[in-house]
Amino acid sequence: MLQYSRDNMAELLRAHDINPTHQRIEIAYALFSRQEHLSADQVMTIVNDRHAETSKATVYNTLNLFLEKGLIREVIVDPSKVFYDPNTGPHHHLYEVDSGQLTDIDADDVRIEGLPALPKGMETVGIDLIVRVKRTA
Amino acid sequence: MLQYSRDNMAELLRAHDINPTHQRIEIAYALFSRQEHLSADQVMTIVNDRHAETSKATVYNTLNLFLEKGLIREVIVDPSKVFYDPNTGPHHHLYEVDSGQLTDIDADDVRIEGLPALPKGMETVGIDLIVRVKRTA
DNA sequence: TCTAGGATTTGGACTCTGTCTAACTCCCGG
DNA sequence: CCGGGAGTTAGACAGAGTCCAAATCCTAGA
Ligand SMILES: [Mn+2]
Ligand SMILES: [Mn+2]
Ligand SMILES: [Zn+2]
Ligand SMILES: [Zn+2]
Repeated sequence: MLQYSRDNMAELLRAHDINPTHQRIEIAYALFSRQEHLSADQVMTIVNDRHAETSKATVYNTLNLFLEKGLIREVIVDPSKVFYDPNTGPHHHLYEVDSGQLTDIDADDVRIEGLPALPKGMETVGIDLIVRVKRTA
Repeated sequence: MLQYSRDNMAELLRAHDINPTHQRIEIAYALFSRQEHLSADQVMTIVNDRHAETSKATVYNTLNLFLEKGLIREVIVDPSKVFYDPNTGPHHHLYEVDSGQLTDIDADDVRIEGLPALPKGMETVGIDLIVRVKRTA
């Protein structure tokens, strides 16, 4: 997908079994066209920037729907809010604690070894690696 | 430290430049005697179990003070609440997403390789590795 | 022992993220 | 041109965490 348009957002949604509505397309477009990690609040602001038309409830409903359907991923690094990530491929995160800036780290280059065997009857849902950094004093 | 008592909590606090008050000792004792990952709310419940004497404000003040002074660590795995960890040594976490159960993974056995160089002027604050698991379907 | 003053604690108001609900709107198939 | 299910909405609500000004505690002098 070379460029993100509202039209291919609709296709993307259908491909994930999501009925593409106006609001859902706008929210998907906000995330995918920027390829950034956004909080619900930021999504809300972006989507309602020109003309308010999407409610808080719909933003949350939609983000949770996207999560369920595997269209996006959530990143939990900040105790005060969740970030939503349009990149669902395996990757890790660099978190700048002061600014809140969140950057992807490609998983191809990173090797994690020596993890203990999982407890019986458990399966891995995901492995999150977060490198927390700050500006040097 | 073979066994945790309120007395050696006072020493521990002093060693971290924290004036040991009754409330601070109780809160430290809750965390260190159990060696568990506790939420602020759980700390509050434990500390006030027999006889209510510590306010919510003090629980949060104290946990944040302990964090600042490096006595404890926070673990961010659940979007709805922070866990406080008396183990400040390098280690990772196994998180059981359904129950909320949080377990330590010794860092000695785990190798993380191939992380990219940090951006200029940045230094690492910490590396968090979280293995999210769930009960097999 | 008494006391002033800084440190600590406190209740409760407040903020913020996120959820819930019941009513409303939209849209499509017949 | 309906009827009805899917989607959206405003606003109430819940829970974690912060803030504040007042009350309390504790200790270093006198
Ligand atoms: Mn629009
Ligand atoms: Mn007590
Ligand atoms: Zn990412
Ligand atoms: Zn731990």
